[in-house]
Amino acid sequence: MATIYEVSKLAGVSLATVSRVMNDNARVSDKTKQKVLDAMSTLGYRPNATARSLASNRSDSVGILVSELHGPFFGQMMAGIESELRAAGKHVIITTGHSEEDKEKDGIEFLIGRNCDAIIAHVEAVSDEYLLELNKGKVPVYLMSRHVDGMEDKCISLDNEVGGYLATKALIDQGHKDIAYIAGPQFKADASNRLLGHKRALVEHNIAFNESLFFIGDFKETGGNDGLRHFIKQKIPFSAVVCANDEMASGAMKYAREHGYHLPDDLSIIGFDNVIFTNYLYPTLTTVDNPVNEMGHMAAKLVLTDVYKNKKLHIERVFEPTLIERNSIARLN
Amino acid sequence: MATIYEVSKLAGVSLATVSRVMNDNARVSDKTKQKVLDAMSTLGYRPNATARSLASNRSDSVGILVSELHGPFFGQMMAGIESELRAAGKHVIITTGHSEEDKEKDGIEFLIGRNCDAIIAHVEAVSDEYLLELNKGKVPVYLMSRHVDGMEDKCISLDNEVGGYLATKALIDQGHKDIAYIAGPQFKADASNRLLGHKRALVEHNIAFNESLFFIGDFKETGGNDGLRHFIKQKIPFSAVVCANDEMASGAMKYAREHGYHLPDDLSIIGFDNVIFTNYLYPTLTTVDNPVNEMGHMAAKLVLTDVYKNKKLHIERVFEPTLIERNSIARLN
DNA sequence: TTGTAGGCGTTATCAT
DNA sequence: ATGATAACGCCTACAA
Repeated sequence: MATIYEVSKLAGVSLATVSRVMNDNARVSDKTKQKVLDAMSTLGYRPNATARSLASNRSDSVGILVSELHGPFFGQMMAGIESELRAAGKHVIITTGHSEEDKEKDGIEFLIGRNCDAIIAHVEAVSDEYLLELNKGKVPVYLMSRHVDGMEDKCISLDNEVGGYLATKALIDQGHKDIAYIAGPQFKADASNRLLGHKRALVEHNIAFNESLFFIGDFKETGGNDGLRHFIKQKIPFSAVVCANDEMASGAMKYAREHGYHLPDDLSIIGFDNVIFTNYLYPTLTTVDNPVNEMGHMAAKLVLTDVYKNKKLHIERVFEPTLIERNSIARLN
Repeated sequence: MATIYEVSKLAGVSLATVSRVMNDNARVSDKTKQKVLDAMSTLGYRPNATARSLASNRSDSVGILVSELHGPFFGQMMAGIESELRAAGKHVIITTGHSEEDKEKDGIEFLIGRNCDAIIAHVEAVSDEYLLELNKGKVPVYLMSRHVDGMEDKCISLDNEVGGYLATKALIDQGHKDIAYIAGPQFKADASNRLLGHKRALVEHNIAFNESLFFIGDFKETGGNDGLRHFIKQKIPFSAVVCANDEMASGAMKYAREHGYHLPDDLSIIGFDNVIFTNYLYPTLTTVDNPVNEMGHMAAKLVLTDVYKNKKLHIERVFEPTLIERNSIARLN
């Protein structure tokens, strides 16, 4: 690997001059500039990002921390962030937290150690205090899908409460009253806020919350299975179930069909997130849109303006979920 | 951020000694070691990965290049690689190539510049020659889902030809003879090999390949739509269609159902990849398993033994696809 | 076992 | 406009 030193020798200039042309931040005469560029290309010179980063304390790359690398949710999120950043010439370094406190911290420290100019994190296990402390450090940390008081200017979030409300309301509007609810892990703010919205919709329509028709799942397909099995065992009638995310909804649909339910006539189901496969399900799943991809773009725009001082882009920090009506809800009369 | 220098001062030892305890590669007396560790923790010292990497020319992290960050295929692949590597204390730096030659090269150079100890790449647009040239460089490059002559020891691949054969054979075994085929972009080796397998199955069973029942799609849902629309327009009877991947299969299923076909009775469909959502489809999709997750694990094991000299792990370089029978194929008689 | 000192490839501050 | 020359934070012979 050719170094800046060899380039300077070949071009007959100093190290400093070579550095100047690669960064074109200082005036260099066209003639010497050309000499340097020529030398670079004949040597096939590639700047060493590590050395650069060490010397300049920048890296032109932002760290991303997600819970998992697979799954439609994080896929869309990462893709949104990456495409926005890449268009601006920045790179992305991705790592995972697996929703475990230790691993999330480890991941963040890895990214800091990697000299990222900023970090965009989707963390679920770590405490608000930790994040506030982190926020005092020198590398700015932005939060996806999470709102933390005291760093609201660094949070991009979805109004999950409204989302939960919309989901349940969609069912109520179709005449449903006996509504089961499969929640997500309650330590996750997303999950607990969605539940809050659900309860508000119930209250507003004078429907009592029934503990027997409440189940906490794991945000995965199995959670939907387990939840529905549980409800059926209760032998209490219910005509609809809202699932706190689409994975669980699909699990519930599958379980229902395997147990003789005709969908949506025998059972209405609504999901949350509007993940890609909701379109593939049969019947197609009515759900609440969670614009993760857009939110990813927005997070990227935020670091672009805050950290990289790009000319002001339009920033929007909290997103409103919307109802996506498809075919998994039946009208009750 | 505390540096190694401050730690050495506080502990009353030299820089070298501090370095030794962090790497524990040289003998240090227990007493001084403890002093250093204490100093580290009271200072909250975190080694600077960039400086480390520059000095040692290692980084304890491997670069991953995938075409896209979203989508079940790459999600599984990244997850497989990451979990295996992480268990071994290595980190992962992910970037994308978007199936475009320039971006793939850019991504690889980024990873090299980042001083990755190795690179695991899923590249589609770049030429074999480029890869062979790259392979002479100092950072080892491993290829996912691609076989390149001359660097077979660095390739983890699936026998796509066999997979294509299995898919078509599954249909033939159920009595189908008029079989349409929706292929993937033929510049992708995966796609062209699957087609080869399809043709072999046809030949073996004395079925002529019919150009009118052949369509090249984009490996996305739209490809399935477009393909099926095309076939129907031909007004040639066909009882089954094999799709070169699951996304296209789902598109085809959807289009078929929207146009009055009852699945699988009116039309049998088989996919490829056994991506997660095939389970969610209705009817559930019969497909060919592409063990990307396992292959990711294997690629990671490969770099673990080759690059990090872990004790020999069992390595398997080419994977055999298997048929996953579900409910999207009807028996014809 | 421990310390000294040069080096990794760039950037950036002074001079000139 | 260009050139010396310290940093940047750590590793690693080589010495002691």
